[in-house]
Amino acid sequence: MPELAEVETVRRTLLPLIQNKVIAKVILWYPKIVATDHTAFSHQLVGKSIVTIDRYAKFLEIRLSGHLTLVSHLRMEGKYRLTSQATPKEKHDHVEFVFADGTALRYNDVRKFGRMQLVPTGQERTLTGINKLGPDALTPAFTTKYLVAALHKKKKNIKSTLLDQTVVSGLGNIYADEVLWRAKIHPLSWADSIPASRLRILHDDIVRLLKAAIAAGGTTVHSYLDASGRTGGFQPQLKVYGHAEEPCERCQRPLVKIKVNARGTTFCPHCQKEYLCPSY
DNA sequence: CAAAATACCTGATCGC
DNA sequence: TGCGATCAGGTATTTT
Repeated sequence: MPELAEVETVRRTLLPLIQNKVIAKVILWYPKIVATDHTAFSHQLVGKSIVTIDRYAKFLEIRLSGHLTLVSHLRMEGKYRLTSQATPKEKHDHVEFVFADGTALRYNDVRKFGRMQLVPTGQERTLTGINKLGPDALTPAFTTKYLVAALHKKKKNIKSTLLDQTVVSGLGNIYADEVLWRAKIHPLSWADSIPASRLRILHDDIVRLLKAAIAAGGTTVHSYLDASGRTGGFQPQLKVYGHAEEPCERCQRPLVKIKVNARGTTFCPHCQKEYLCPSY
């Protein structure tokens, strides 16, 4: 599932494939992917060119001429790829942007969870979802001081808190488990009970982990592919996700998989410390 | 208001 | 072989 590192990899691989191309036509095979009025969406895009692509958290911001931005979230399995207009539609292709040169950008999404919409550039932060995001984990605003203050306000476990995009944005289920293992924090620890000294380590591990994952081109667990069709290269560096019941790399005791707020969570009960609520 | 639960989706997997 | 049930999970929405 695309998290910050995968979305960043998509951004980097997609940009050279579509930069400066001019949109001639938009086809919506499954219109629900577009969150706003479908007719206006298609009409506004015709004649616009791709200027660049930015990213905030897990959102792609495709900058277009005419001060427009296509905000796109891949959710679970969204993918972009460049084809020719004549290439037959594949089973889960839902949106097509046909370019003036005869190539086409296809949006494919098995589960149809992804969403995109068009907004005037500069108004992205007014959209539902983006408007309440906490700082992107790889921006300067995400400091240790911020993390300590933010977690102090949360009355829930650390695993759920790291997945809460209003606290810090960019982490998903894979990297949340990975970073808690690296920082030696039990996923059921109370967010407001973890000492600041440990949160400094957690903060540094989040930044290091995401940078390492980007350097490796992201992680492919189920079906993630970047815009050039490549799988990620970070899988060998995963320590817990997908390794339930295998020995922990640090202590050799078996990793355990549990459910935390309906999310699969794998961790080492021996070397990840559980910080409990002080009132107990 | 914060936190928890549910809905949205389809494919893979499992038990019978 | 086939079929129903279960699981996977990011976020919007609903409920508590």
